Amino acid sequence: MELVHGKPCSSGSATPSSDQEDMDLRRGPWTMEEDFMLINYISNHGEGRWNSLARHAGLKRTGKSCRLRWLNYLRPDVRRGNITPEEQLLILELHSRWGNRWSKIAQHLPGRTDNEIKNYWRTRVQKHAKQLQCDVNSKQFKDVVKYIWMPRLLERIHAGGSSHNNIYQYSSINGGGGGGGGGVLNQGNINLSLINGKEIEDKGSMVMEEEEEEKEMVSSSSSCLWSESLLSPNSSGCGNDQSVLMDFHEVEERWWDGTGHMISDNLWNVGHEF
DNA sequence: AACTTCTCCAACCGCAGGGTT
DNA sequence: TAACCCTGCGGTTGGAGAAGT
Repeated sequence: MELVHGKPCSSGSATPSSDQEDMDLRRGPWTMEEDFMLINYISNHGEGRWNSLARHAGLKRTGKSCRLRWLNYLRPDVRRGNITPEEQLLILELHSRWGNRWSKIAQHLPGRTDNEIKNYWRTRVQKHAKQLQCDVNSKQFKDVVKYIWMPRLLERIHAGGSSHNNIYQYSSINGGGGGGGGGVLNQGNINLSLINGKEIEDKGSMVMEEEEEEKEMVSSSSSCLWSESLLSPNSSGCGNDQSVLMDFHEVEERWWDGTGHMISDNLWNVGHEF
């Protein structure tokens, strides 16, 4: 594969020598040697100004490229593997608050990069929207996310779907139910908080669960889709920026019971603080 | 087996904003 | 204070592998 390119357009480029440097810059996939050089340099000197870092490390890459490679791939704390239900829930929730603020969302998912979250959104979430034949930014789709997808994720988490890893802890913050230790979703307001990052194992079963969930979501959402009576006119759900409480109580009463799709006996009020 | 289509994700691009000279 | 440089962000692209025909 040809990796060395000239810059396609170097508007207002300066000297012939810098043009020559531009011509020598590598683009495209990183090689193991380049990765090693970058890791080695950063482990010895730390991160710094990326352009000079790229030069001093002997990499024929832009500082931008080095930064991206380090942050998205080489950093030791980068988590790889499938997005867990907990992480999906957080992404959906945070996206409903902040929109495409990927880096801001990523700050709340330790080890996950903005790029990864952005890719997740584009591949998974937009796929759902496509299957439902609606725009990902439409109110209809947002309602499906809020009233179907997120409760389903909570249900899965509640059912023990998070046993693949222990990155989240659940605890009552409103005196409801308690349950003592972590890992229990119960009645009342539930605090969903990150406690650490841990490598994901058992990828196979996660994929199967995700596929099942996707099928389930699409079928259930299309079977009871767009019924205005199910959606509260003031169901904005998401509150202020400090603390978001999604009240699924009303939804459960008016939707799940009313359509024979009851998913739980619990009244789920879910919030998380950061 | 060969070809096409789809999906995923790493990497690129342009732009905005902040810092430095 | 204008010009330049660097960083970070969000949008987009293109290649590799998987899935379908």
